[in-house]
Amino acid sequence: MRYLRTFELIEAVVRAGSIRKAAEDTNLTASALNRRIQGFEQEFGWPIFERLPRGMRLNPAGELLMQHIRMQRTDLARVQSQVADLSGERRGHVSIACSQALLPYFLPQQIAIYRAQHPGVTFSINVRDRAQAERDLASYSSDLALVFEPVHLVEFDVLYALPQWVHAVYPTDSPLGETPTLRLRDCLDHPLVLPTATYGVRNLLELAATSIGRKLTPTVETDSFDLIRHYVTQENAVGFQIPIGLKPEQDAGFGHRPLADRDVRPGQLLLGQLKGRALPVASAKFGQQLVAALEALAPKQAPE
Amino acid sequence: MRYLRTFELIEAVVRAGSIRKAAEDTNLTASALNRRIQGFEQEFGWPIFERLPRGMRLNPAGELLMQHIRMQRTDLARVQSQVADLSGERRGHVSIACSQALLPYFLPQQIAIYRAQHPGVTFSINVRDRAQAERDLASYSSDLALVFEPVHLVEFDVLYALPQWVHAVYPTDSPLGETPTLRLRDCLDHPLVLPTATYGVRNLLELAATSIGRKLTPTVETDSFDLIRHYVTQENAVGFQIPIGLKPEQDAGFGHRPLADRDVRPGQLLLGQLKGRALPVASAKFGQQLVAALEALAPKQAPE
DNA sequence: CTGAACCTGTGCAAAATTTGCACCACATGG
DNA sequence: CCATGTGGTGCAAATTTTGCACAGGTTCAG
Repeated sequence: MRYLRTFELIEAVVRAGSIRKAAEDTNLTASALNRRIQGFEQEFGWPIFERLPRGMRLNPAGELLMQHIRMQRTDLARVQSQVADLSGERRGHVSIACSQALLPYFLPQQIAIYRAQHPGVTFSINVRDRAQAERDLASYSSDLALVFEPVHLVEFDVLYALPQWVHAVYPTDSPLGETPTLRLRDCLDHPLVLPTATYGVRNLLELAATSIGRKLTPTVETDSFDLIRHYVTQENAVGFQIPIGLKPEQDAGFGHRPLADRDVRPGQLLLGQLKGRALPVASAKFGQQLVAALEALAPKQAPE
Repeated sequence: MRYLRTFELIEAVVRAGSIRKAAEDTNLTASALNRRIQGFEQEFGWPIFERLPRGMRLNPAGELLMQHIRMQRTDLARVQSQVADLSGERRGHVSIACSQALLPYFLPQQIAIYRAQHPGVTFSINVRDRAQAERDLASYSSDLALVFEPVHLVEFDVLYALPQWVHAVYPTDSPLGETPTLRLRDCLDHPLVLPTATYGVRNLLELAATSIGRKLTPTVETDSFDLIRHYVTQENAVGFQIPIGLKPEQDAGFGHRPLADRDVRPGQLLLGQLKGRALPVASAKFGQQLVAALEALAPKQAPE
């Protein structure tokens, strides 16, 4: 939109850190860009940048303004989305910040289902840890967040909460697959493949371990759930993961079962959005679909 | 702000109902204005006006856009207000939609107190009935609402609720001033001076009357609380009003006392804002002051 | 210390955009 | 049927934005 040009330019300067670099990015001269910034500051009433010898940086007033700009832009997108919906055509864009566990099966399937009905809708999926997903919502860079055990929960509007019991992943020939219920202490006898500390699964496991007086000494520590799944077949190891990232049937080479409820408390997979924000039509509808899908998943995943 | 010009023009067309009239208001040529509207619609992607033989009217898409425009503008005002506050100077504007009862004593006093500390802040006070006050908030034309017994309460964020017992207003020599407690049935023997049906006081009285099997037959019906107060001294009549609009001491010529609790239930004077909206600094601070003032009023006004 | 490499900021003329004027096509109402 | 209202358009003038050249400053390496 033409009338938002000034805002685009301001954002470009913020990103680039200097007028000259921003000028290149925006196909303008530094002088022209400079004067637009100055012009805006005069209209606005206060400077929004600090002029440093090395470039420009937002001052507190600028930070406030940036928040307004981001909000304003996404709200315009919402209006356009609703107008498009008004005239019958469902198009738009849905941006999701989510945990890794949603990538292999859940989200691809849900997106495919949605796009079958509304081919005009596009998606962007960003893998974010729990804290960063919330920042994404707050800065309006994502419409929806689907994360495991988020931390802050301020400014976060929970649309649905699905309990998730931590599953152990082990090779098919492991003795772990044979006990009637799977206890944490049995797992600790094997080499451990654990996610790093930023992940909710690790957090739940640490809590559980200390409560039975043990410590977790990982053989492999990684931020890739894929690696966890595949490593256990190499060595006779145990990995941990939430079931939404695993096929219900046992995969070739490895199996998985929930840990006993009394050992590790279940965590929550939360679907949410920024509190108080009106989502674009496409995002809102997709959110509703996700709620329905998670609801359908809920009863089946109670532990044995 | 220069970059908001297009929005101003759109609003002018909405108000004027035609491009030519709007062109006069905005000191532009009809042709120039016409092309700006057309240009915007093209950028926006959809027409926002219906072209009628008699002029222009917003279509549904335009209505959605107008809401965005109003929200956007007031949010920018909020940012500017916060920036001003950042640099130490408290200025800005507070707009209040309120019931009549707040006009004689409460609001003037509160505004004077606030302005003594912050002379840079200006006020606009609009008298609105209960339903209209809420619409004012929703359309961002008022920051705060202070109303008696509002009706809908959707989209309304209650900042403070002060119970208000309906008072009867009568001439100083009336026998009503002498009974130990003031009963509704005694009042009904006198000529009644009642507010019209849009007011909360009337509503409470109607409820109370029907519950004791009586009907209210007003001698004078008015939308002016001032008239109610002054008429009772002319004829030996009874008026009704909430205490926040009355001096604690008896005025010359008339007195007032609360009606018995069991006859007329107390109503609520609600201070509120639009749900989910971040107010400009001045409005937020003044709102806090009002909450404190209402809080201080609360215990003293319990009925005898 | 010195010069190169950055940075923001400014005067001035060229380029791009917006505006005003004159007009068209059309509907309405006496 | 004409006077008056409406939105829309071609084209030239007015205004705004931009690019160029350059000033004035800091930082950093040699």
